[in-house]
Amino acid sequence: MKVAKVVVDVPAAQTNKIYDYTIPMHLHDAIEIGMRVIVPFGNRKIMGYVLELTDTSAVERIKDIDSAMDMTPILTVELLELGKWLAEHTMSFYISAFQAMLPQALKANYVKYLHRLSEDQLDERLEALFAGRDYLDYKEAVERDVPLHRLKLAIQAGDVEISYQVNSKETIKKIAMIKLAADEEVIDAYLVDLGKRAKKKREIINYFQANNAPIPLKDLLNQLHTTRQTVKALENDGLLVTFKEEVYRNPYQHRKIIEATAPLPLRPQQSEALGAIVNQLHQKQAGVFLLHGVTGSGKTEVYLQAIGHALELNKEAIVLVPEIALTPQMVERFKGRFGSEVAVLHSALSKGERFDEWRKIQRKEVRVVVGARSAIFAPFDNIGIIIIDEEHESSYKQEDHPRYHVKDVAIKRAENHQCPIILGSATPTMESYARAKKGLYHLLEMPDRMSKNAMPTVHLADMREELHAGNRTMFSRQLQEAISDRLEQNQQIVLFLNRRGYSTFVSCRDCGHVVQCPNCDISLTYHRKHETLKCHYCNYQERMPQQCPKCTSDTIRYFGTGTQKVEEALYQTFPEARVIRMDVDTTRKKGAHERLLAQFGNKQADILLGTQMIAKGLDFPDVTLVGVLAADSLLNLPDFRAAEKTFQLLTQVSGRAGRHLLAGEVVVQTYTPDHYSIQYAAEYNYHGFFEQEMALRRAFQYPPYFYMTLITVLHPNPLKAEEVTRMICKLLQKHLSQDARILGPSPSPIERIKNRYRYQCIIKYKHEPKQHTVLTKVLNYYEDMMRKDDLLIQIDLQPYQLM
DNA sequence: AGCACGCCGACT
DNA sequence: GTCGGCGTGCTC
Repeated sequence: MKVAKVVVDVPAAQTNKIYDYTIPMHLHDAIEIGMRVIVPFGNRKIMGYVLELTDTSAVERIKDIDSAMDMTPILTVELLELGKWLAEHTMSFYISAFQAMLPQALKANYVKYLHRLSEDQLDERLEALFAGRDYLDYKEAVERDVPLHRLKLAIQAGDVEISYQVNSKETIKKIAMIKLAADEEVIDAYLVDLGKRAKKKREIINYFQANNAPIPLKDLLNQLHTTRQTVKALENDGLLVTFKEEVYRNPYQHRKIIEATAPLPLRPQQSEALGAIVNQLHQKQAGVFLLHGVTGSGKTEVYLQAIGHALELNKEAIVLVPEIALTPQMVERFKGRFGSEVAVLHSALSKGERFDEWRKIQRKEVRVVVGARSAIFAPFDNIGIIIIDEEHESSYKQEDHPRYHVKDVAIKRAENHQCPIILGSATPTMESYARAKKGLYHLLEMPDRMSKNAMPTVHLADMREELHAGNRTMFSRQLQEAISDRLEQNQQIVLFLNRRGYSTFVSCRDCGHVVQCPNCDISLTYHRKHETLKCHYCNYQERMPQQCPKCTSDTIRYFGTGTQKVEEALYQTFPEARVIRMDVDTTRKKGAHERLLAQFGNKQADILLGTQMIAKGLDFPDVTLVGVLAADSLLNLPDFRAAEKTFQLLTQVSGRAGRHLLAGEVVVQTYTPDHYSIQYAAEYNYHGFFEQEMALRRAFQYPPYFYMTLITVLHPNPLKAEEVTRMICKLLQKHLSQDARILGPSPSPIERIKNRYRYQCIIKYKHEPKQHTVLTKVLNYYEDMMRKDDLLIQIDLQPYQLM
């Protein structure tokens, strides 16, 4: 007996286990570990992953596997183990972990059909439904409100059957190719017989005589300015034959050819860093390097050369880049160095493109992958190096199931492959730098910029003073002067506005009423395009009111705002300036991001105004002024990392100015110029900031001195949510050690989302080996209530945001 | 998650 | 009787 151990595609606590299925004879050779299979489950059919093959099972009423969905395994043994570890580590379901490791295109798609089995007269409603067809989509029956009991009777009578179909969403793109189908003699004979007027046919044959190789049909038609008809005629005469060929979708095909680059000469601090990494690489040992290099110190070149060494050893490399920094500029650097050895995985690709890039990795056609978070799961089997660029970025933490931090996964994979990891940043997290100082990570420092220019001077503009001086605009006098100056000199400017805490809410100027979402405790944001108000959390929307819903005053306006309003203000103050705005609205369309940056690069604009997305990796030689419009917008968030995030952002943004020949200047507008994060950022003093922030973290018992766990309890009834949270706190108090600090129950920063009230409990601890077991028990205890009573308990081990 | 099964109240 | 709504338990 051949048995497969299968994890089924049902993300629920009750089904989060391994199921046994027998493998029928005809599938013995077809099914391997790591493949997707279709299995019967209850009375339906679903997808599952094969984890193991054995020859015995303790299960009595075991069923047969229905079929295989793959020809070759899509998960390696290492990745299967990693998935199990990930699920256990993050307290998620196995299936969620495996799904997170694969491209969307490989997810199963379920269709339910009604199949008519007999010609006997059915119930009239059913007869009307089938309308002469044998098969139809079950959805249609539901939509047409066919009485379900009648359907049931028909099924019991054997007249109708419900059938289930499992499809994979992946599609392999194929194009039509054409090639010669006859030999020389036949062709010559054909040409002799060909009429004088058949000019095009002759041309086509001549083409193939000159290049006897298959060519995409489309290209042939373009090149010879002919039509499908002519080709078809030759095909009918047996001269040519068309066939389908598999191709990769190429998201970069319309772009200029990327120039190949050779390794650049390194400066001493770069060689030293590289030397340490390469040494480790040769020793074939796992180990974490923290590469602390100021912006413009040449970290990327170190990455590139380290990868070069890994490839020489015949190994593979994974490079992780925050989604937002995965710009064409960045991708180009890797493609320039490693050419067709590179696959790129990021969310701007379509599902099909992502799948194709993934397939290149799976088929061993590339050895380098550059991508966002999920690229850590690249199906390589001989990894030589893993690089995490901008390691402090919060996008490396996945905020829904499985809630993992990519660093933890990277460290696990590095152990599996015995290879080094490089964490690179100008502003490492407190956690990483503290570990490096303790000697747990190898610390590599690159304190100098490559260009001769010093870091740009930072001026702090105190917005309180501006207000006192009667300046009520968004631009301080200092910034206004600087902008005018650059416009005159024909140099470029980057203006940065942090969107968070600065959104476009609508309020009444008379009574101050702010329009809120009816389902969530959050203000609605204004969308000019459709004149609507929208909720970011639950997608609720309503029309922009003409009058205040509270006091009926008609002075209701959208307020604050992000980039749109700044753009208007810019045009008022500097009518001659050409502005490019980059935010979610202007970059929604595919390729828009790239196009806008190219325009700015070609000096088609003077000012680039944008949100987070322009803070990273931009490198334009003529940018000599960077303005930060609201430096403290992050500081006021309820988050113990607020100071750290502010420091990181300011440092990052400042790094965009004066990168080449021209010197740069930064103007930071703030209401709290004395705050240490802003002060240290203005001085580029990472170490000073680190010391002060660490002292605070220690005093308030935050990471890295303490670990944290965030438990969020959601329920439609606020009393119930609070009660359950209180109970959980009590349980934790009882079962964890004396040293664990348990905070709560307290309402979450956003108290209600999608009509569910949210309460939280935070555990701060140094060492709690029992925590995992206790939390599992808590989840088990509430399992019933979660199923039956709309209760939700979310557990985030080491949360990045306390929301 | 779906799906069946069973109990219950409402309706023609 | 007949129909549909919900609570409950199960899926190799």
